[in-house]
Amino acid sequence: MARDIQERIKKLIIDRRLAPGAPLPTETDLMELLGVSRNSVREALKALQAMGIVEIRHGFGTYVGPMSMAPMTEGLAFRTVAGHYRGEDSLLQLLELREAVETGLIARLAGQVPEAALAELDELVGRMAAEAAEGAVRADTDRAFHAALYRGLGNRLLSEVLDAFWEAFHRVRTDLAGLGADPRVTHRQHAEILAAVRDGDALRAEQAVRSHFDNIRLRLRSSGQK
Amino acid sequence: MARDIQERIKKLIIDRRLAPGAPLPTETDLMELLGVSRNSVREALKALQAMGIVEIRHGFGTYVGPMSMAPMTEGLAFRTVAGHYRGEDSLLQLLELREAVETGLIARLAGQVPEAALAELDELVGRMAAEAAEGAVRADTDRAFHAALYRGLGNRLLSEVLDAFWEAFHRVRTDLAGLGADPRVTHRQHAEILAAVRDGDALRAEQAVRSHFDNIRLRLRSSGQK
DNA sequence: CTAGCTCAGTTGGTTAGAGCAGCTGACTCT
DNA sequence: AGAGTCAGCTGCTCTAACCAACTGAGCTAG
Repeated sequence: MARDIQERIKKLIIDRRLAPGAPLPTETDLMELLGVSRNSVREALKALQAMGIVEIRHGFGTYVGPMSMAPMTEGLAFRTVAGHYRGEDSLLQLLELREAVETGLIARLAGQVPEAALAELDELVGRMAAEAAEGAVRADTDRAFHAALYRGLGNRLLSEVLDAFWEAFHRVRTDLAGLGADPRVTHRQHAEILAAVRDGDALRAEQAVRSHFDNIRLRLRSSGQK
Repeated sequence: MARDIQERIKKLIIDRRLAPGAPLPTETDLMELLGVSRNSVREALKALQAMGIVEIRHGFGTYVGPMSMAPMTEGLAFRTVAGHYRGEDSLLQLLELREAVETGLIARLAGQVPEAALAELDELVGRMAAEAAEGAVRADTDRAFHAALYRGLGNRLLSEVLDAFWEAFHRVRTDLAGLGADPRVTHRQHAEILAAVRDGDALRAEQAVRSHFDNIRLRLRSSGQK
Protein backbone atom coordinates (compact mmCIF):
# COMPACT_ATOMS: atom_id res chain seq x y z
CA MET A 1 0.00 0.00 0.00
CA ALA A 2 2.84 2.38 0.82
CA ARG A 3 4.10 1.59 -2.63
CA ASP A 4 0.72 2.55 -3.98
CA ILE A 5 0.82 5.96 -2.36
CA GLN A 6 4.17 6.70 -3.95
CA GLU A 7 2.83 5.68 -7.33
CA ARG A 8 -0.18 7.93 -6.96
CA ILE A 9 1.95 10.92 -6.09
CA LYS A 10 4.16 10.21 -9.07
CA LYS A 11 1.09 9.92 -11.24
CA LEU A 12 -0.08 13.24 -9.91
CA ILE A 13 3.15 14.87 -11.04
CA ILE A 14 2.91 13.26 -14.45
CA ASP A 15 -0.76 14.02 -14.98
CA ARG A 16 -0.45 17.64 -13.96
CA ARG A 17 2.66 18.05 -16.07
CA LEU A 18 4.52 19.51 -13.12
CA ALA A 19 8.00 20.75 -13.90
CA PRO A 20 10.89 20.61 -11.42
CA GLY A 21 10.36 23.34 -8.86
CA ALA A 22 6.58 23.34 -9.14
CA PRO A 23 4.75 23.19 -5.82
CA LEU A 24 3.01 20.02 -4.70
CA PRO A 25 -0.09 19.87 -2.48
CA THR A 26 0.62 20.22 1.22
CA GLU A 27 0.78 17.15 3.40
CA THR A 28 -2.71 17.90 4.68
CA ASP A 29 -4.06 18.20 1.15
CA LEU A 30 -2.41 14.96 0.13
CA MET A 31 -3.95 13.28 3.15
CA GLU A 32 -7.44 14.10 1.95
CA LEU A 33 -6.59 13.64 -1.70
CA LEU A 34 -5.25 10.13 -1.22
CA GLY A 35 -7.43 9.18 1.71
CA VAL A 36 -4.60 8.06 3.95
CA SER A 37 -3.10 9.32 7.16
CA ARG A 38 -0.50 12.00 7.34
CA ASN A 39 2.02 9.46 8.48
CA SER A 40 1.70 7.39 5.37
CA VAL A 41 1.87 10.48 3.20
CA ARG A 42 5.07 11.50 4.87
CA GLU A 43 6.66 8.09 4.45
CA ALA A 44 5.83 8.13 0.77
CA LEU A 45 7.24 11.63 0.40
CA LYS A 46 10.40 10.62 2.21
CA ALA A 47 10.91 7.78 -0.22
CA LEU A 48 10.27 10.05 -3.20
CA GLN A 49 12.65 12.58 -1.72
CA ALA A 50 15.35 9.93 -1.51
CA MET A 51 14.85 9.31 -5.23
CA GLY A 52 15.09 13.03 -5.96
CA ILE A 53 11.55 13.11 -7.27
CA VAL A 54 10.29 15.58 -4.70
CA GLU A 55 12.00 18.22 -2.64
CA ILE A 56 10.81 19.05 0.85
CA ARG A 57 11.48 22.43 2.43
CA HIS A 58 10.64 22.73 6.09
CA GLY A 59 8.08 25.39 6.82
CA PHE A 60 7.67 26.21 3.17
CA GLY A 61 6.20 23.35 1.22
CA THR A 62 6.84 20.33 -0.96
CA TYR A 63 8.02 20.74 -4.54
CA VAL A 64 8.83 18.65 -7.55
CA GLY A 65 12.48 17.73 -7.25
CA PRO A 66 15.28 18.59 -9.66
CA MET A 67 15.42 14.97 -10.84
CA SER A 68 19.17 15.12 -10.79
CA MET A 69 21.51 12.18 -10.53
CA ALA A 70 22.30 12.99 -6.90
CA PRO A 71 20.48 9.94 -5.53
CA MET A 72 22.44 7.74 -7.89
CA THR A 73 25.66 9.29 -6.64
CA GLU A 74 24.55 8.66 -3.10
CA GLY A 75 23.65 5.05 -3.79
CA LEU A 76 26.81 4.32 -5.74
CA ALA A 77 28.98 5.87 -3.05
CA PHE A 78 27.37 3.89 -0.28
CA ARG A 79 27.49 0.67 -2.20
CA THR A 80 31.16 1.22 -2.86
CA VAL A 81 32.05 2.12 0.71
CA ALA A 82 30.10 -0.82 2.10
CA GLY A 83 31.73 -3.17 -0.38
CA HIS A 84 35.18 -1.82 0.41
CA TYR A 85 34.84 -2.41 4.13
CA ARG A 86 33.75 -5.96 3.41
CA GLY A 87 36.94 -6.59 1.52
CA GLU A 88 35.71 -6.15 -2.04
CA ASP A 89 37.61 -4.10 -4.59
CA SER A 90 34.53 -1.99 -5.16
CA LEU A 91 36.43 1.27 -5.45
CA LEU A 92 38.56 -0.21 -8.19
CA GLN A 93 35.42 -1.40 -9.96
CA LEU A 94 33.98 2.07 -9.82
CA LEU A 95 37.16 3.50 -11.25
CA GLU A 96 37.11 0.95 -14.04
CA LEU A 97 33.51 1.78 -14.79
CA ARG A 98 34.57 5.37 -15.33
CA GLU A 99 37.57 4.28 -17.36
CA ALA A 100 35.56 1.99 -19.60
CA VAL A 101 32.96 4.61 -20.34
CA GLU A 102 35.29 7.58 -20.70
CA THR A 103 37.84 5.86 -22.91
CA GLY A 104 34.96 4.71 -25.06
CA LEU A 105 33.64 8.21 -25.45
CA ILE A 106 36.82 10.14 -25.96
CA ALA A 107 37.42 8.75 -29.44
CA ARG A 108 34.12 10.13 -30.68
CA LEU A 109 35.09 13.48 -29.26
CA ALA A 110 38.49 13.86 -30.90
CA GLY A 111 38.43 16.70 -33.38
CA GLN A 112 34.75 17.34 -32.73
CA VAL A 113 35.05 19.80 -29.87
CA PRO A 114 34.12 23.38 -30.77
CA GLU A 115 36.65 26.16 -30.26
CA ALA A 116 34.77 27.69 -27.35
CA ALA A 117 34.91 24.45 -25.38
CA LEU A 118 38.60 24.02 -26.18
CA ALA A 119 39.22 27.49 -24.80
CA GLU A 120 37.41 26.57 -21.61
CA LEU A 121 39.48 23.41 -21.32
CA ASP A 122 42.64 25.45 -21.90
CA GLU A 123 41.69 27.69 -19.04
CA LEU A 124 41.09 24.69 -16.77
CA VAL A 125 44.43 23.13 -17.66
CA GLY A 126 46.03 26.48 -16.92
CA ARG A 127 44.38 26.56 -13.56
CA MET A 128 45.66 23.05 -12.90
CA ALA A 129 49.19 24.19 -13.64
CA ALA A 130 48.82 27.04 -11.18
CA GLU A 131 47.35 24.82 -8.52
CA ALA A 132 49.99 22.15 -9.10
CA ALA A 133 52.66 24.75 -8.45
CA GLU A 134 51.04 25.53 -5.13
CA GLY A 135 50.96 21.91 -4.05
CA ALA A 136 47.73 20.21 -5.10
CA VAL A 137 45.17 20.32 -7.88
CA ARG A 138 41.76 21.14 -6.50
CA ALA A 139 39.14 18.45 -6.95
CA ASP A 140 36.72 20.93 -8.49
CA THR A 141 39.14 21.71 -11.25
CA ASP A 142 39.50 18.07 -12.20
CA ARG A 143 35.77 17.65 -12.12
CA ALA A 144 35.19 20.71 -14.25
CA PHE A 145 37.67 19.44 -16.81
CA HIS A 146 35.94 16.13 -17.22
CA ALA A 147 32.53 17.79 -17.28
CA ALA A 148 33.58 20.34 -19.91
CA LEU A 149 35.15 17.61 -22.01
CA TYR A 150 32.10 15.40 -22.29
CA ARG A 151 29.67 18.28 -22.52
CA GLY A 152 30.73 18.36 -26.17
CA LEU A 153 28.78 15.17 -26.78
CA GLY A 154 25.63 17.25 -26.54
CA ASN A 155 23.70 15.00 -24.22
CA ARG A 156 22.82 16.51 -20.87
CA LEU A 157 21.76 13.17 -19.43
CA LEU A 158 25.08 11.62 -20.36
CA SER A 159 26.95 14.53 -18.82
CA GLU A 160 25.04 14.18 -15.60
CA VAL A 161 25.66 10.46 -15.41
CA LEU A 162 29.38 10.87 -15.94
CA ASP A 163 29.48 13.62 -13.38
CA ALA A 164 27.63 11.39 -10.93
CA PHE A 165 30.24 8.68 -11.48
CA TRP A 166 33.00 11.20 -10.93
CA GLU A 167 31.50 12.47 -7.71
CA ALA A 168 30.78 9.05 -6.30
CA PHE A 169 34.34 7.99 -6.98
CA HIS A 170 35.80 11.16 -5.55
CA ARG A 171 33.75 11.01 -2.38
CA VAL A 172 34.63 7.43 -1.67
CA ARG A 173 38.24 7.98 -2.51
CA THR A 174 38.69 10.89 -0.13
CA ASP A 175 36.76 9.00 2.53
CA LEU A 176 38.81 5.85 2.33
CA ALA A 177 42.26 6.51 0.99
CA GLY A 178 44.08 9.72 1.66
CA LEU A 179 43.76 11.44 -1.67
CA GLY A 180 47.05 12.10 -3.26
CA ALA A 181 48.29 12.08 -6.79
CA ASP A 182 51.33 13.97 -7.95
CA PRO A 183 49.74 17.26 -9.01
CA ARG A 184 52.28 17.82 -11.76
CA VAL A 185 51.52 14.43 -13.29
CA THR A 186 47.81 15.20 -13.09
CA HIS A 187 48.33 18.47 -14.88
CA ARG A 188 50.50 16.94 -17.58
CA GLN A 189 48.01 14.16 -18.29
CA HIS A 190 45.09 16.50 -18.65
CA ALA A 191 47.11 18.71 -20.96
CA GLU A 192 47.91 15.65 -23.06
CA ILE A 193 44.25 14.65 -23.29
CA LEU A 194 43.31 18.12 -24.40
CA ALA A 195 46.10 18.28 -26.96
CA ALA A 196 45.11 14.94 -28.48
CA VAL A 197 41.46 15.91 -28.66
CA ARG A 198 42.35 19.23 -30.26
CA ASP A 199 44.48 17.48 -32.86
CA GLY A 200 41.64 15.11 -33.62
CA ASP A 201 43.86 12.13 -32.87
CA ALA A 202 41.38 9.61 -31.51
CA LEU A 203 43.88 6.88 -30.68
CA ARG A 204 46.21 9.23 -28.88
CA ALA A 205 43.29 10.71 -26.97
CA GLU A 206 42.16 7.30 -25.85
CA GLN A 207 45.67 6.39 -24.81
CA ALA A 208 45.94 9.65 -22.87
CA VAL A 209 42.73 8.99 -20.97
CA ARG A 210 43.85 5.46 -20.25
CA SER A 211 47.16 6.72 -18.87
CA HIS A 212 45.30 9.13 -16.66
CA PHE A 213 43.23 6.34 -15.18
CA ASP A 214 46.30 4.12 -14.87
CA ASN A 215 47.84 6.82 -12.77
CA ILE A 216 44.83 7.04 -10.48
CA ARG A 217 44.72 3.27 -10.19
CA LEU A 218 48.37 3.15 -9.23
CA ARG A 219 47.83 5.68 -6.47
CA LEU A 220 44.80 3.76 -5.31
CA ARG A 221 46.68 0.51 -5.04
CA SER A 222 49.64 1.96 -3.19
CA SER A 223 47.54 3.78 -0.61
CA GLY A 224 44.96 1.05 -0.34
CA GLN A 225 47.30 -1.58 1.11
CA LYS A 226 46.28 -1.30 4.69
CA MET B 1 17.69 15.47 11.74
CA ALA B 2 15.88 12.92 9.59
CA ARG B 3 18.97 13.05 7.43
CA ASP B 4 21.02 12.31 10.49
CA ILE B 5 19.04 9.18 11.31
CA GLN B 6 19.61 7.84 7.82
CA GLU B 7 23.32 8.48 8.13
CA ARG B 8 23.48 6.71 11.45
CA ILE B 9 21.75 3.65 10.08
CA LYS B 10 24.13 3.65 7.13
CA LYS B 11 27.03 3.98 9.51
CA LEU B 12 25.67 1.05 11.45
CA ILE B 13 25.75 -1.08 8.33
CA ILE B 14 29.27 0.01 7.51
CA ASP B 15 30.62 -0.37 11.01
CA ARG B 16 29.15 -3.80 11.50
CA ARG B 17 30.33 -4.89 8.06
CA LEU B 18 26.85 -6.11 7.22
CA ALA B 19 26.57 -7.85 3.87
CA PRO B 20 23.46 -7.67 1.68
CA GLY B 21 20.83 -9.91 3.23
CA ALA B 22 22.07 -9.52 6.78
CA PRO B 23 19.35 -8.68 9.31
CA LEU B 24 19.09 -5.18 10.77
CA PRO B 25 17.79 -4.35 14.24
CA THR B 26 14.02 -4.22 14.51
CA GLU B 27 12.22 -0.90 14.44
CA THR B 28 11.84 -1.02 18.20
CA ASP B 29 15.53 -1.69 18.67
CA LEU B 30 16.45 1.15 16.34
CA MET B 31 14.16 3.44 18.31
CA GLU B 32 16.10 2.84 21.49
CA LEU B 33 19.43 2.63 19.73
CA LEU B 34 19.04 5.99 18.05
CA GLY B 35 16.90 7.63 20.69
CA VAL B 36 14.15 8.76 18.32
CA SER B 37 10.52 7.86 17.85
CA ARG B 38 9.30 4.92 15.87
CA ASN B 39 7.90 7.19 13.22
CA SER B 40 11.22 8.85 12.51
CA VAL B 41 12.92 5.48 12.31
CA ARG B 42 10.36 4.33 9.79
CA GLU B 43 10.74 7.42 7.64
CA ALA B 44 14.48 6.95 7.57
CA LEU B 45 14.07 3.28 6.66
CA LYS B 46 11.63 4.17 3.90
CA ALA B 47 14.16 6.54 2.40
CA LEU B 48 16.92 3.95 2.65
CA GLN B 49 14.59 1.40 1.11
CA ALA B 50 14.02 3.74 -1.81
CA MET B 51 17.77 3.85 -2.31
CA GLY B 52 17.99 0.08 -2.16
CA ILE B 53 20.16 0.20 0.93
CA VAL B 54 17.73 -1.70 3.11
CA GLU B 55 15.02 -4.20 2.35
CA ILE B 56 11.88 -4.38 4.45
CA ARG B 57 9.82 -7.53 4.70
CA HIS B 58 6.48 -7.20 6.42
CA GLY B 59 6.11 -9.46 9.42
CA PHE B 60 9.63 -10.68 9.10
CA GLY B 61 12.21 -8.01 9.59
CA THR B 62 14.49 -5.43 8.02
CA TYR B 63 17.57 -6.47 6.10
CA VAL B 64 20.49 -4.95 4.30
CA GLY B 65 19.41 -4.41 0.73
CA PRO B 66 20.89 -5.97 -2.39
CA MET B 67 22.40 -2.59 -3.36
CA SER B 68 21.37 -3.15 -6.92
CA MET B 69 20.86 -0.49 -9.52
CA ALA B 70 17.08 -0.83 -9.30
CA PRO B 71 16.55 2.57 -7.67
CA MET B 72 18.57 4.18 -10.44
CA THR B 73 16.37 2.47 -13.00
CA GLU B 74 13.32 3.74 -11.17
CA GLY B 75 14.62 7.29 -11.00
CA LEU B 76 15.76 7.35 -14.62
CA ALA B 77 12.45 5.98 -15.83
CA PHE B 78 10.43 8.51 -13.92
CA ARG B 79 12.62 11.38 -14.97
CA THR B 80 12.24 10.32 -18.57
CA VAL B 81 8.49 9.86 -18.43
CA ALA B 82 7.97 13.18 -16.67
CA GLY B 83 10.20 14.95 -19.17
CA HIS B 84 8.42 13.34 -22.08
CA TYR B 85 5.01 14.52 -20.97
CA ARG B 86 6.36 18.02 -20.60
CA GLY B 87 7.44 18.03 -24.21
CA GLU B 88 11.12 17.17 -23.81
CA ASP B 89 12.84 14.57 -25.94
CA SER B 90 13.94 12.76 -22.81
CA LEU B 91 13.37 9.30 -24.22
CA LEU B 92 15.61 10.09 -27.15
CA GLN B 93 18.26 11.36 -24.75
CA LEU B 94 18.10 8.14 -22.81
CA LEU B 95 18.49 6.16 -26.00
CA GLU B 96 21.47 8.27 -27.00
CA LEU B 97 23.02 7.76 -23.60
CA ARG B 98 22.88 4.04 -24.23
CA GLU B 99 24.16 4.45 -27.75
CA ALA B 100 27.08 6.61 -26.69
CA VAL B 101 28.16 4.22 -23.99
CA GLU B 102 27.58 0.98 -25.88
CA THR B 103 29.24 2.06 -29.11
CA GLY B 104 32.17 3.21 -27.03
CA LEU B 105 32.48 -0.15 -25.32
CA ILE B 106 31.92 -2.50 -28.22
CA ALA B 107 35.26 -1.70 -29.83
CA ARG B 108 37.14 -2.88 -26.75
CA LEU B 109 35.15 -6.05 -26.85
CA ALA B 110 35.81 -7.07 -30.44
CA GLY B 111 37.86 -10.23 -30.55
CA GLN B 112 38.14 -10.33 -26.76
CA VAL B 113 35.05 -12.35 -26.01
CA PRO B 114 35.73 -15.89 -24.80
CA GLU B 115 34.27 -18.82 -26.67
CA ALA B 116 31.79 -19.68 -23.95
CA ALA B 117 30.25 -16.22 -24.10
CA LEU B 118 30.09 -16.36 -27.90
CA ALA B 119 28.20 -19.62 -27.65
CA GLU B 120 25.72 -18.04 -25.27
CA LEU B 121 25.27 -15.14 -27.67
CA ASP B 122 24.78 -17.59 -30.53
CA GLU B 123 22.03 -19.24 -28.59
CA LEU B 124 20.34 -15.91 -27.93
CA VAL B 125 20.52 -14.87 -31.57
CA GLY B 126 19.01 -18.23 -32.45
CA ARG B 127 16.19 -17.63 -30.02
CA MET B 128 15.63 -14.23 -31.61
CA ALA B 129 15.29 -15.87 -35.00
CA ALA B 130 12.71 -18.28 -33.64
CA GLU B 131 10.78 -15.51 -31.91
CA ALA B 132 10.95 -13.28 -34.98
CA ALA B 133 9.35 -16.04 -36.99
CA GLU B 134 6.51 -16.12 -34.52
CA GLY B 135 5.89 -12.41 -34.69
CA ALA B 136 7.94 -10.51 -32.15
CA VAL B 137 11.25 -10.75 -30.35
CA ARG B 138 10.72 -10.96 -26.61
CA ALA B 139 12.15 -8.09 -24.62
CA ASP B 140 13.96 -10.47 -22.30
CA THR B 141 15.88 -11.94 -25.17
CA ASP B 142 17.12 -8.54 -26.30
CA ARG B 143 18.05 -7.68 -22.76
CA ALA B 144 19.89 -10.94 -22.25
CA PHE B 145 21.88 -10.37 -25.45
CA HIS B 146 23.08 -6.95 -24.38
CA ALA B 147 23.82 -8.23 -20.89
CA ALA B 148 25.79 -11.23 -22.14
CA LEU B 149 27.70 -9.04 -24.56
CA TYR B 150 29.03 -6.57 -22.03
CA ARG B 151 29.55 -9.15 -19.33
CA GLY B 152 32.74 -9.88 -21.20
CA LEU B 153 34.22 -6.62 -19.96
CA GLY B 154 34.57 -8.28 -16.59
CA ASN B 155 33.10 -5.51 -14.50
CA ARG B 156 29.95 -6.38 -12.62
CA LEU B 157 29.22 -2.78 -11.76
CA LEU B 158 29.44 -1.77 -15.39
CA SER B 159 27.14 -4.60 -16.40
CA GLU B 160 24.58 -3.58 -13.84
CA VAL B 161 24.67 0.04 -14.92
CA LEU B 162 24.18 -0.87 -18.58
CA ASP B 163 21.36 -3.22 -17.66
CA ALA B 164 19.74 -0.45 -15.62
CA PHE B 165 19.91 1.85 -18.64
CA TRP B 166 18.38 -0.86 -20.79
CA GLU B 167 15.55 -1.48 -18.40
CA ALA B 168 14.75 2.18 -17.87
CA PHE B 169 14.61 2.70 -21.60
CA HIS B 170 12.51 -0.35 -22.19
CA ARG B 171 10.00 0.48 -19.49
CA VAL B 172 9.50 4.01 -20.68
CA ARG B 173 9.30 2.94 -24.28
CA THR B 174 6.58 0.38 -23.72
CA ASP B 175 4.74 2.85 -21.50
CA LEU B 176 4.76 5.68 -23.98
CA ALA B 177 5.09 4.43 -27.50
CA GLY B 178 3.61 1.17 -28.58
CA LEU B 179 6.68 -0.98 -28.84
CA GLY B 180 7.29 -2.24 -32.27
CA ALA B 181 10.35 -2.85 -34.31
CA ASP B 182 10.47 -5.22 -37.22
CA PRO B 183 11.53 -8.43 -35.46
CA ARG B 184 13.45 -9.68 -38.47
CA VAL B 185 15.49 -6.50 -38.62
CA THR B 186 16.16 -6.80 -34.91
CA HIS B 187 17.37 -10.34 -35.33
CA ARG B 188 19.58 -9.49 -38.29
CA GLN B 189 21.22 -6.57 -36.50
CA HIS B 190 22.04 -8.58 -33.43
CA ALA B 191 23.48 -11.32 -35.58
CA GLU B 192 25.65 -8.74 -37.31
CA ILE B 193 26.92 -7.36 -34.02
CA LEU B 194 27.83 -10.83 -32.86
CA ALA B 195 29.55 -11.69 -36.14
CA ALA B 196 31.65 -8.53 -36.05
CA VAL B 197 32.65 -9.09 -32.44
CA ARG B 198 33.59 -12.69 -33.18
CA ASP B 199 35.75 -11.60 -36.11
CA GLY B 200 37.47 -9.04 -33.93
CA ASP B 201 36.53 -6.28 -36.34
CA ALA B 202 36.15 -3.31 -34.01
CA LEU B 203 35.03 -0.80 -36.60
CA ARG B 204 32.42 -3.09 -38.05
CA ALA B 205 31.15 -3.93 -34.58
CA GLU B 206 30.79 -0.29 -33.72
CA GLN B 207 28.98 0.35 -36.98
CA ALA B 208 26.67 -2.58 -36.29
CA VAL B 209 25.76 -1.29 -32.86
CA ARG B 210 25.18 2.17 -34.28
CA SER B 211 22.86 0.76 -36.93
CA HIS B 212 20.95 -1.08 -34.26
CA PHE B 213 20.38 2.12 -32.34
CA ASP B 214 19.55 4.00 -35.53
CA ASN B 215 16.83 1.47 -36.12
CA ILE B 216 15.37 1.94 -32.65
CA ARG B 217 15.56 5.71 -33.03
CA LEU B 218 13.71 5.57 -36.31
CA ARG B 219 10.90 3.55 -34.77
CA LEU B 220 10.80 5.93 -31.87
CA ARG B 221 10.44 8.97 -34.05
CA SER B 222 7.74 7.50 -36.25
CA SER B 223 5.58 6.32 -33.37
CA GLY B 224 6.29 9.34 -31.24
CA GLN B 225 4.63 11.83 -33.56
CA LYS B 226 1.34 12.11 -31.80
C1' DC C 1 6.86 57.80 4.63
C1' DT C 2 9.95 54.08 5.00
C1' DA C 3 12.83 50.66 7.21
C1' DG C 4 12.83 47.32 10.40
C1' DC C 5 10.53 44.38 13.86
C1' DT C 6 6.98 41.50 15.63
C1' DC C 7 3.60 38.17 15.53
C1' DA C 8 0.05 35.22 13.64
C1' DG C 9 -0.69 31.66 10.33
C1' DT C 10 0.91 28.08 7.29
C1' DT C 11 3.88 24.21 6.35
C1' DG C 12 6.75 20.51 7.40
C1' DG C 13 9.11 17.76 11.68
C1' DT C 14 8.64 14.84 15.71
C1' DT C 15 6.54 12.33 19.31
C1' DA C 16 3.22 9.16 21.57
C1' DG C 17 0.11 5.39 21.86
C1' DA C 18 -3.07 2.28 19.96
C1' DG C 19 -4.58 -1.30 16.99
C1' DC C 20 -4.03 -3.98 12.37
C1' DA C 21 -1.64 -7.39 9.35
C1' DG C 22 1.80 -10.76 7.80
C1' DC C 23 5.00 -14.31 9.08
C1' DT C 24 7.28 -18.00 12.03
C1' DG C 25 7.65 -21.68 15.07
C1' DA C 26 6.16 -24.33 18.71
C1' DC C 27 2.39 -26.57 20.60
C1' DT C 28 -1.66 -29.43 20.34
C1' DC C 29 -4.92 -32.49 18.66
C1' DT C 30 -6.04 -36.15 15.53
C1' DA D 1 3.82 -38.73 12.87
C1' DG D 2 1.33 -35.29 10.57
C1' DA D 3 -1.71 -31.34 10.06
C1' DG D 4 -4.00 -27.55 12.22
C1' DT D 5 -3.86 -23.83 15.48
C1' DC D 6 -2.33 -20.20 18.21
C1' DA D 7 0.96 -17.15 20.53
C1' DG D 8 4.66 -14.08 19.59
C1' DC D 9 7.40 -11.69 16.90
C1' DT D 10 7.77 -8.48 12.96
C1' DG D 11 6.41 -4.38 10.20
C1' DC D 12 2.02 -1.26 8.78
C1' DT D 13 -1.40 2.29 9.50
C1' DC D 14 -3.92 5.51 12.00
C1' DT D 15 -5.03 9.36 15.29
C1' DA D 16 -3.91 13.37 17.93
C1' DA D 17 -1.03 16.51 19.73
C1' DC D 18 2.79 19.60 19.89
C1' DC D 19 7.42 21.54 18.00
C1' DA D 20 10.10 24.21 14.50
C1' DA D 21 10.94 26.78 10.25
C1' DC D 22 9.37 30.01 7.15
C1' DT D 23 6.27 33.75 5.13
C1' DG D 24 3.86 37.86 5.03
C1' DA D 25 0.87 41.28 6.98
C1' DG D 26 0.74 44.68 10.25
C1' DC D 27 2.88 47.59 13.62
C1' DT D 28 6.38 50.46 15.47
C1' DA D 29 10.31 53.43 15.47
C1' DG D 30 13.20 56.42 12.88
